[in-house]
Amino acid sequence: MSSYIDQLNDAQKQAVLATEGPMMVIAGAGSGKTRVLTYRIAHLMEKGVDSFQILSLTFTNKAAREMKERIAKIVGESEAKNLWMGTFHSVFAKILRIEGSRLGYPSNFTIYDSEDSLKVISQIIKENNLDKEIYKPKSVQGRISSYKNNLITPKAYANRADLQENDAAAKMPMLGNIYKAYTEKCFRSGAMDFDDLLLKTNELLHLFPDVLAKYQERFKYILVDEYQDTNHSQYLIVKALASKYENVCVVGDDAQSIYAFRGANIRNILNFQQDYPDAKTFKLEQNYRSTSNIVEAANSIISKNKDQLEKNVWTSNDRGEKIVVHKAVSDSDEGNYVSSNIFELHQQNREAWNSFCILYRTNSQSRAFEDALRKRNIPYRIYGGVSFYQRKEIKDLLAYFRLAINPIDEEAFKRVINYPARGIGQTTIDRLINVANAQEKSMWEIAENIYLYPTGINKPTQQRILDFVERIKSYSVLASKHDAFEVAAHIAKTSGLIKSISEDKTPEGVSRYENIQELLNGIKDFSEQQQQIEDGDASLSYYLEDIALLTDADKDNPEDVNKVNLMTIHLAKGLEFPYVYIVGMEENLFPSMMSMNTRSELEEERRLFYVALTRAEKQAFLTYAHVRYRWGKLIDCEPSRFIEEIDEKYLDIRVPEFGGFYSPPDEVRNAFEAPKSNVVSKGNDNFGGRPKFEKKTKSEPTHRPVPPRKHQKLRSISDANQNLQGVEKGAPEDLAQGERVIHDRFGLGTVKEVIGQGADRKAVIHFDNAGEKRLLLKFAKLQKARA
DNA sequence: CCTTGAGACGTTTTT
DNA sequence: CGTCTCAAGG
Repeated sequence: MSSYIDQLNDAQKQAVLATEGPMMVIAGAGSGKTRVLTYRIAHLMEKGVDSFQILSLTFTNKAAREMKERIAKIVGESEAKNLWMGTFHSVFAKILRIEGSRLGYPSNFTIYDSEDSLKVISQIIKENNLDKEIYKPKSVQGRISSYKNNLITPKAYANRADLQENDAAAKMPMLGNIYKAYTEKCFRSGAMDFDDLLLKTNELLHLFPDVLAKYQERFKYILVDEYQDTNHSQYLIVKALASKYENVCVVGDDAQSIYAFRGANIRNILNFQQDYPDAKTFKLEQNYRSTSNIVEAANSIISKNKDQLEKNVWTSNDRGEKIVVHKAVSDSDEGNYVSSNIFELHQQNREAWNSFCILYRTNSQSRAFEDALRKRNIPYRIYGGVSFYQRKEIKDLLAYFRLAINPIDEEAFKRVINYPARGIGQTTIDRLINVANAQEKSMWEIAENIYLYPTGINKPTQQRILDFVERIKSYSVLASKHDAFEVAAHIAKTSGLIKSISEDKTPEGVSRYENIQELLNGIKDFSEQQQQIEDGDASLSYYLEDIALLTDADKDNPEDVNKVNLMTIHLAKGLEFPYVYIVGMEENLFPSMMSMNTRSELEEERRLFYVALTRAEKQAFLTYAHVRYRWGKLIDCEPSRFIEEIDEKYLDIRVPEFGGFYSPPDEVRNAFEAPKSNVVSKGNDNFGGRPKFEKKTKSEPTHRPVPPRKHQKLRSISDANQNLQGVEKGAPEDLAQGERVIHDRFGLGTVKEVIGQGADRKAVIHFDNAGEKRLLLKFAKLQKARA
């Protein structure tokens, strides 16, 4: 038996060695789950199972890639490369490209992201003259998505009186019609949304027994990671594929189920035991990751949940430091506390920057931390947020690529038919849409044969449409012959997109231009990499497939190795860091205001907190703010109930007399005191009173004298300081080089240069925090600052 | 037909 | 606060 097996504890060993038949591994946080999966696959292959016959479904593509690398180290590169590993979405997208023609889809179908699908839904609502205040596109999208994830097609919906009543009760009796129209529109565009990738896979396996048989034979061994976060649609796919050989191993932890909001179903774990009554179950309960203080604190939290499987996570690790609880004055003070804390640990203990992770509930919280880290020159990396691929200019260029690959892709078509402007306006586009709807064809087909249809579009415009069609066709030809980079560069240049962006000299325009360059560089890397790989695919169409299903955790940039990590708790799943800061520990933020209506929602928030805390190896910090900016307003905050739920013996509560280690000067603190009318109190009385540790605070006067409010809004302490320096009002006509000015958004800066005359006068200003900007003086509300 | 400005609106979490 | 959408002018 191979030596790596000896590194495992008993439970792990059993889970690795029991290769045949159905089994479930309940793996507590930090219990070596990845190691078990890796060794299990390696062990299968050593036992002689062909790597072609192993399918391993992971939560992110990155997890798949890393696991593959680890397996390659054991069994060798050439063997490992045949493993099928990836997310549900990427694996079944691949299969649908091969088999999708059975369902009437082209093999080059487009994958619509949420933005695309939302646009389709909005358009349908508009076309049917429905009130978008009632039929809110986002909520329609949510309902459709949940139907799809439960395999309820428009046809099935028509037979479900209960669902129809439900939607009617939500004042959306037309939902079924919208759903049907949406499905048809996507189909006519040769497009699948994220949910379709699973739904259509189910249809494929259900309708075509030969296809099912083929993949049952192909995947004799199936492994599913993060099983607690699979939805019904995914559950059925696994069930169908595994039903012949029943060599299916699922790994999960009910305590870490945090995706119920998108259809994940803990019941899948219970169903598993019903579907395979003789399934073996293993529990991995020893935690190797965290200090015993953290493990026990985490246990004390999760024990508050009613819905859970019995499990006893323990560790033999040292007790370690207590969990630090810190109260900050404000959101920006919270940022300062965390960043200076990181800085100190970095200096004193020589901790690498990437030992730290800041976890928050919502993406919008990241800003205060970015500002504070930047101020101290601490390198950081931020995950998620507005993804690079969702920026407008990037999506515009990608739309050209998509059209070249799949010209009936309607969202791409509408996006670029008049961008850059080529004289095809909204009226013309509306006419095309109307005819396309009436003929039940794609807009592309109408455009291609514009003379054949009574569109009412005038001759010159018709010609412009045909020119556009020709342009796309020439791109298609190119795409079939050359690699992604060559095609992409050609399209960027000849479509006029680069020209149009480079004409915009505003800072935003410059950054758009840089983004396009970055995208092209990325495509270049992709092409070169693919050409180096044996049987790699450097085509544009494969590039699109590659990026469509990237998750935020997948992006790996070699420059990002030693940086402080910032991400939402959801993105942190599966990761670990020596020091973890869980910030924004406030009622209505964490737990989220939206998740406190039912017990199950609240329990999911609690599991989320459990996930956050168990990311920490050495020490965890919990911070919350006394007041925080939300929607541009100051809001009073209450500490999160989750802090109270941890037994005090695990905590090191540092709630100073006047909020904060780094007690800011009085004038700053006063500046944060808004007049009463501006303070929206979100106090809650759900769980009776303030957390007990608050009592340690010396009675703070609730009503301090409030200075007249400055009309300038204060975003951070540095803004507050600027404000105190005084502002001289006056027209900036006489701006001179070297002068100090204040901008609403960019803050304090120095004038470098003044260009032009009259209304077009611009100034080049170097802002202390925002860098160099070119501003049109008539727009930028600049004010002179006393130096 | 395209640019510009005011107003409404919104924040969970993501494949 | 920021972004996006819709209406009026060029």
